[in-house]
Amino acid sequence: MAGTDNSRALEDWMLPSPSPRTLVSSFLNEELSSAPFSNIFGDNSSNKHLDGIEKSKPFVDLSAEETAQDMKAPLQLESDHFGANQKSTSHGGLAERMAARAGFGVLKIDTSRVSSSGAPIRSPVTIPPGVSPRELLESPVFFPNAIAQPSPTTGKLPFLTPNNFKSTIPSIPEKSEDDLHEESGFSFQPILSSKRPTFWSAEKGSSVVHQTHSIANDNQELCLHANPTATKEETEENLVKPKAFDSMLDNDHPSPADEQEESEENLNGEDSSAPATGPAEDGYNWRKYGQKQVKNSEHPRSYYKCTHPNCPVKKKVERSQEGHITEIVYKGSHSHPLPLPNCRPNAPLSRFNDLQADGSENFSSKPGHNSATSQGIAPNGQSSQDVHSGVLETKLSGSLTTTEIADTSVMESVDATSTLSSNEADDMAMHGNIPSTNERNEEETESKRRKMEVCASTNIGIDTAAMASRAVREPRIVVQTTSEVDILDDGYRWRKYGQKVVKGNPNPRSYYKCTYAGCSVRKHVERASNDLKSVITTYEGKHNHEVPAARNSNGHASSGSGAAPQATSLQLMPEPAQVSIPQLSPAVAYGSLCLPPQLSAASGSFSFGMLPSGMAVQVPPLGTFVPAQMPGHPPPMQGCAGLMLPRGEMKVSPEELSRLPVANGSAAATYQQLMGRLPQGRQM
DNA sequence: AGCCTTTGACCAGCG
DNA sequence: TCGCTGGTCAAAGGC
Repeated sequence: MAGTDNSRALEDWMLPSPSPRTLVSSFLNEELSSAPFSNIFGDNSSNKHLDGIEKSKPFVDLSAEETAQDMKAPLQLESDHFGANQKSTSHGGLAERMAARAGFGVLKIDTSRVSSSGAPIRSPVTIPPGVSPRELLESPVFFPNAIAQPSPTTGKLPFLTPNNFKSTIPSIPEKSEDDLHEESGFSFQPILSSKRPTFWSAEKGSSVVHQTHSIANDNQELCLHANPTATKEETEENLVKPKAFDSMLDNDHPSPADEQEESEENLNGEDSSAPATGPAEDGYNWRKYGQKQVKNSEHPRSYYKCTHPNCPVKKKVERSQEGHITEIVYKGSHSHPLPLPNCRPNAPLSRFNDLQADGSENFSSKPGHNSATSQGIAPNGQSSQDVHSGVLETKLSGSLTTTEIADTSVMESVDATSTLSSNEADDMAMHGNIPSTNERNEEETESKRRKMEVCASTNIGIDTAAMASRAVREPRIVVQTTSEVDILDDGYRWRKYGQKVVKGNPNPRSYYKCTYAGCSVRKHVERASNDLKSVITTYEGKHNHEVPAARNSNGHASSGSGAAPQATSLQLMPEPAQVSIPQLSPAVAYGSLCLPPQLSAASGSFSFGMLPSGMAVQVPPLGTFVPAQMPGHPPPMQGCAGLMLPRGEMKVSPEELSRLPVANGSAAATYQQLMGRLPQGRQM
C-alpha cells in the first residue's frame, strides 16, 4: 500500500518527541548538572514555545520517502517547545494536581536549589544544580518502546538494544491517522523511577519522575518543553510515581508509604524534602465530570474526562478519605499527543513556573506503555500506545501492577510486596513447587487483573490502603507488553534460577534474579496466556545499584561503569548492527541530531535546541554516537548524545542541513558545522 | 472570561 | 418491570 510507508513514517515521527531535557541528560553527568544549564540558552529561546507551536505543525516531513528501515527518515526537529522563563513560583500543589489529573505521580524538582543559585533561569531548558542528569537520562521520553522504559524497579532507563527495537517496531501495525484516533485501547506507560531528583523536579527533592510520550497525532501539541515554567495545572502530568499514586488527585496528605519513602530518602542523603502531597498527573488535562460513592467501596469515585477535544479518554479515580488514591482506571486511548504545558491553549506562561517547580513534565504521558508504542512509537491502540513523556520519578512506596493486553492496559495495585522479603521462599517454590509469596499474591492479584483485563480499557489501580499498610514493602510491578520483545534485556543482568508453569497460564514462567551482588531484585517473565506476543514481566524489589554499563554491539559491557565519565567523554561508537533511526521513535531521531555534549561541557553548562521548524533532515543510525556510560546512570540512549540547537538559532537551510554528515555518523562534524552557524554567545 | 470542581439529578445496563 | 448500581449530565459556584 502506498500509504503504508507514509503512515509508518508518520506514525514513527509523529510520536512524541523526546524532551530536550532527556536529550541533554543522555550525555550529561552529574558534575555538569550542577552547572547553570540556562546559561546556554539565550533569551531567544525563551518565550518562543508558543510561537513555535504554531510553526511546528509540520513536525514530520511526510514527504520523506525513506522507510522506517532506511535510516534516512527525514526528521523535522522542532525547537521551540521550550518553555519560557523559568520561575520557581509554585513548588507544590501543582505537581499534586497534575498527578491527580493524570493519575500519576508527579516528578518533583527541587527548585529550591535552583532558586538558591540566585541566577535567573532564562533558558527554556535548565538543569538545576543538584539535579542529576541521570534523571534526564532516565526520561522515558527517550524510549521508543516499552523495553526502553525505565526499570520498573528502579526507574532507570533500560538499555536500548537493537533487539528491542527490531522486535517491537516491526510489530507496530500501520495505521492511518483515523485509525489512531479510533483506537480505544489504553496506552499506558507506568514508569517508576528512582528517587533521585529529576530534571523536572521542582519540588524538593523529590522523587520519582516518570516520563512518557503520547502519540503525536496532533503535532501542534507536540511541544517539547525544556522550560519548566508551566502552569500549575498543566504541569501535573506525565509523572507517574507510585508515591504519587497516593497523592494523586490533590492529595495533600502524604501516605505512610510516602513518609516512609521520604525517610528512606533522607537516609540516602537524597533530597527528601519534597512534599508527598499532591496528585500525580500524566500530562493530560482532565476535567472532573462527576463523583459519587459507589457500592462496595468506601471511597468516593471521581470521574474525569480528557479535556482534549474529541478525546474519548476517561478515568475513574478512587481515593480514601485521607486522600490516598485507591484506584485509578483509565479508559480509552488518547487521540492526541500529550499536551505540553506551554502548548496548551490559554495556558499562561506564568504557569510554567509552576510546572517547573512541581517538576511535572510536559510531555505526553499516557499511562500505559508497551514496547511498540510506548515512548511514542505508536499513538494508540494495540501497537501504539500513548506514551508518557513526562518524567516520572517514583518513590516505590506502594505496590503497582501494570498489565497491558493488546490495546488494553491495566495497571492495578497488587499485594505482592510481601514477596519481597521472601526470596528464599521463592527459590523453594521454584524448586519444590512450594507456593511462593509471589504465587500466593498472584492469586489474589490475578482476579483483579482479569477483572481489569475484561475491560477494553486501561485501568490503573492503586491500592493505597494496601500501600499504606505495607508502606515499606517493595512494589510489585507487572509490565505486559504487546509486542514480543526481549524484555529481559532491560539493562540489568539477570540469572535465571527457575522456570515453571503457573496456574492459569500454559506458558512457562521464568524466574530471574539480578546478578548484582547484594541486589535482591527478582523478576519473572512469562508470556500472556492469551497473547503469545505479550510478555509479562514482574519485578519485585528495587535494585540497590545502578543499571550496569551498557553493552556494546558485541554484548560486552561498555566502559564507564567505574569512574564517572565526564560529559566530554562522548564516544563515537559506530554500531552498524543497531537499529536504524527510522525504526526508532522520534525521540531517538532527535537524539541523533543532538550535538555532542562535550562541546558544551567546557562551560559547565549545556543547552539544546532543535532544528528549525520545517526542516527535514536525515538522522544518523542509532548508535552512531553514544555518550559514555556514566556510573550510576542507566545506559545512555544510543544515538542520543548531544546538544540541540534552539529553533531559530541555527540558520541552516534544509538543503544544507540535509547534507550534513549526520547520516553517516559524524555527529561531531555535524555539531561543529551547526555550531559554526550559531550566533555568538549561544555557543558553549 | 474561561476552566474546573462540586453535586444532585438523570440515564442506562443488569439481574 | 423494577430496583440497584455505575456512569454521565449540567447547573452553580469557585478559582
